[in-house]
Amino acid sequence: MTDTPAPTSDATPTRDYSATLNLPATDFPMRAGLPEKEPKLIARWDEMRLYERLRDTARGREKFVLHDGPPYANGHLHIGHALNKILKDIITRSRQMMGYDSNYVPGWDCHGLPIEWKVEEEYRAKGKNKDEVPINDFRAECRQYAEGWIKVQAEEFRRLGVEGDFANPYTTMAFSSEAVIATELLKFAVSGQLYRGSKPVMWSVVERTALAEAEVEYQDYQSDTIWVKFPVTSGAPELAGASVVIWTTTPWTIPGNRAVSYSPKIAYGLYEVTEAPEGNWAKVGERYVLADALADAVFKQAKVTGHIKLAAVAADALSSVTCAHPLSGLGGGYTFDVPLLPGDHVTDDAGTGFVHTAPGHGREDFELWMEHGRDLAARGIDATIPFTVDDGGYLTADAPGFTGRRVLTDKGDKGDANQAVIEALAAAGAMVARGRLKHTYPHSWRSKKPVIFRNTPQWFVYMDKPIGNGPVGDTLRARALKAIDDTAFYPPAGQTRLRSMIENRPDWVLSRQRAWGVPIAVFRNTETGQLLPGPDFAHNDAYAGRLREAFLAEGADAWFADGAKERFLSGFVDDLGPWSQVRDILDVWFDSGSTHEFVLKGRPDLKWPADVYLEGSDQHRGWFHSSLLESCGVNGVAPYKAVVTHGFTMAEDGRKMSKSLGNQVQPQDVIRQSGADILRLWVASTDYWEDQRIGKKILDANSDAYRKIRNTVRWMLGTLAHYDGAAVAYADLPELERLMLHKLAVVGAEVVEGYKEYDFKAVFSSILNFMNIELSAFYFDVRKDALYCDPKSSLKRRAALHVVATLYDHLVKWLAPLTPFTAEEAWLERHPGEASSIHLELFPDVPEEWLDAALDDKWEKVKKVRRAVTGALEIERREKRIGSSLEAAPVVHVEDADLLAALDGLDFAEICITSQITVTEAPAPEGAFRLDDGTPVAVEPRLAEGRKCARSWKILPEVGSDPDYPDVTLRDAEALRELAAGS
RNA sequence: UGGCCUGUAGCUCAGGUGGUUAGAGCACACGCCUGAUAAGCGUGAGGUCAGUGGUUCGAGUCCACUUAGGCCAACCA
Repeated sequence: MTDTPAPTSDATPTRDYSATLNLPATDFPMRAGLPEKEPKLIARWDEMRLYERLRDTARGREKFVLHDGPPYANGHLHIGHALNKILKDIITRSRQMMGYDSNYVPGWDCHGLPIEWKVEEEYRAKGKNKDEVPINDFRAECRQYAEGWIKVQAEEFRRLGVEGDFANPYTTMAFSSEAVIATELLKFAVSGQLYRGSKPVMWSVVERTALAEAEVEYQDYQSDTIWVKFPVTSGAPELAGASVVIWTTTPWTIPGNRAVSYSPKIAYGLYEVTEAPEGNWAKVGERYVLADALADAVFKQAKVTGHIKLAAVAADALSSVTCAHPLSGLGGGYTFDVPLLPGDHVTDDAGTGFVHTAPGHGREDFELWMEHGRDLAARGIDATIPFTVDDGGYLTADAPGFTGRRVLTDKGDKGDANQAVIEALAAAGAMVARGRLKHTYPHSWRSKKPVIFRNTPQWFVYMDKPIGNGPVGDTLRARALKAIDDTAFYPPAGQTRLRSMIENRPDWVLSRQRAWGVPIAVFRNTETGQLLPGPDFAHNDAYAGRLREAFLAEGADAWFADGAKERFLSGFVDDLGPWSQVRDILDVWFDSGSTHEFVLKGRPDLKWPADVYLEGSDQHRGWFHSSLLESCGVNGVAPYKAVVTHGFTMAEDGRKMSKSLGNQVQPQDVIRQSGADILRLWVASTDYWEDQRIGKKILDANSDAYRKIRNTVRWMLGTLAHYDGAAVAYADLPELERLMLHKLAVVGAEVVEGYKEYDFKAVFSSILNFMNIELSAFYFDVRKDALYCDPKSSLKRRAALHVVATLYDHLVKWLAPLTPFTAEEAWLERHPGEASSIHLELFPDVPEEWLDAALDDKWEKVKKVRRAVTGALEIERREKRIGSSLEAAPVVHVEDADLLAALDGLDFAEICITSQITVTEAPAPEGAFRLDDGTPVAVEPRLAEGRKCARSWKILPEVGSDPDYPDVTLRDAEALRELAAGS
């Protein structure tokens, strides 16, 4: 170590040689200004008809089809849409660049309730009533509404950089789509998979319409409550003569009672009334089965003054019990057996511990009843659910003894049904007690009047009925499960999730009592129940053809136009009289579940099945599910080969975004402030298979990453301003250049693998790390000297330029699917031209010869020694002995033969960016710098000797020895000579 | 309440079949450079791998439970 002052201190005044250097020069700005630049690039792509060019370029290539799951045409994009569409765009762009013809056709889901609501809302604002508007006028307004939002959303998707056939998207409401959807449904009818069943739905008597859960609001309401005896008729002998007691707030549902539910988790007891007032409903000597926790309350309500518990009743004993209906004495209408069924929904918080179960009047009741369908059949019990209440809230003939009584009036007030039922129960001696209860009860959003649960006819598809004449066990469920096994899932858990849903799901309910949708275009014979079309109908094809023609010309409105019955049925049946036209529409899930038919099969530029579907994980229940069932029902297999799912986007703290918390991130805001490429980088950086987070901090971090990428690209562009495009043969490249090509090849493999496996964060981190660690912090830093200062003729310089051009070309192409705007901007810097676009390029080949693991190993050793040198220089810097590393000329004692060999033949000073360096195997002096990780290298941090070169800033003894250029190194003098000769 | 999933440094992510002091990039702190300059380079400090209990010679990695969170279970898409 020397203490002599730095020899630069007395150097001659430095001449400014910067004009003689090959410094980076580019118009590619450091600051992107993406919010302004991106729309211009979109306009450019429009102008050059990039989409058409992409298709032309790829014509004849193998197709790779990502089928777009249609968003609902309602409202502006939110962050979830942005994530979804950007992921899809990354996939189609990367596949296109891998050499496929990867066409993307965006689509929209148009039918359904939310749009009906909006249109209805507009009606209400104008004081119009939906029911007074002709249905096809109403449908036309819904169509118009959807069209408006499709335009808005298409622009918003394009602003994200999404490339696709936005001029010809698909919609579920296109006439051609409606024709396919309707005829697809007919296929289910023809193969016998469609049947008419029933299900309870929320029903508003006032509006005479079914309501969705979201159309219902809960308000306080005073209900009549009753406690009713169900006499035990068989089962546990110890309960002979006793009654099971139920409690209900809807006495009018008693005629619909078919079972009593109990819970195996509740303690029950057998009780006897020992003391009661004269004329009381509950009489001395009567025995009741009740939940222990509720017995006292029940007896109190029943005005019983004395009771005893005779025995505990085990839940096991209840399972085989059958009761009589409390009205079994009434005109013979209720003589069926009422079974006890175990139900998890039963609690002992309120009531009696037994729940009156009317499968036509409650969701849980219905589900419990359907669940036990087979057991009931085995017990000889008819599982048919009665239609006890009609549209107007009147009890029907299915409620013998009460026909014509009314649950609710047209104004939503209580009718006479409850009173009639209570009187009948009292007359039958079945009442234990009655009361009133104020509780929350569902009301219609529109009329603010109470609603009821009412059994209604619905259309179902069998999950477990053998299909057609196929093999035994060929059911929709079996087909779907097989199809799931044959599908690849990213992430794999999606397979489990979808499988368990298909395994457990009930029959598919297709019908909705709504206006805006595709009809279930079938007829039903009201006398025989026969369906048309159907397995036994001779004119299935002709009927489907007639329907298709009509829908293609007029859309599904044709079904709702006057005279539809004659139009579609005449000539196919002898007597039109008994045939009733089904007016229900299809669940919109059937619409979107059919997109593969009218998009993938319907367009020659696509193919069926799709290579991949990509949606949020909620679509296991939605689009993945309905598409699978629809296709399995019709085609027998899934419409997709692979399913990719993404999680949901959370706020920065990992919790759900919500308006009230004010933690929402809107894609429009991100685009306005930072640009779509920043949002896209966020998508690329995240583990989207799981839920992701987004927020200011995270977006800032992505902006930083973007800047790093941009600056690295910018430096390459600036450097390449001095490149004449001449290639240097691989064999002539210096080791450092070959090392970079090796590293690039490794990154390339990771990038392509990442794109193939839909693992974009791997692509992102691979590129970013390479740029940071290998390029910016190492290769570029080392090579600046040669690139800036070497003579034009220098092989090292020419080789470096060639390799920088190669790095640039590969990296920018690999980035193109992630950041299409910036990649295009960078591309055009070097490849200008009206027809030029990076998106028309393919991912570049990576020559086999670039891979050189031995070289990589060797340079790992070089870098190890380099770390020791930079470590030593850091100490010098701290001690203020040097500033720039060029002020140093360390002596490096390498105490390991392998490490020493690795340095052989290399200009190690250049690699360490020092002016001079001495590598020696001589023993190191005491106090030499060592890394504390045990690297067998010691460094003496000496100062460089000589004068500072005014051009390259290196400090070398040779400076001053050239007579023409006395203030520079010999290398720089040579460069200046060449320059002078050239100019 | 049930089905599926997740919790590794401030942030985003790596951590095949369990095996040395748990890694990277960014951010942060400090320093250098001033010919990538609203840039570039270096060094450093950050983690009881959500918690508890088990299996094991040994667990971030396997099991159970707990806890926090997400999706689904709607005539919602």
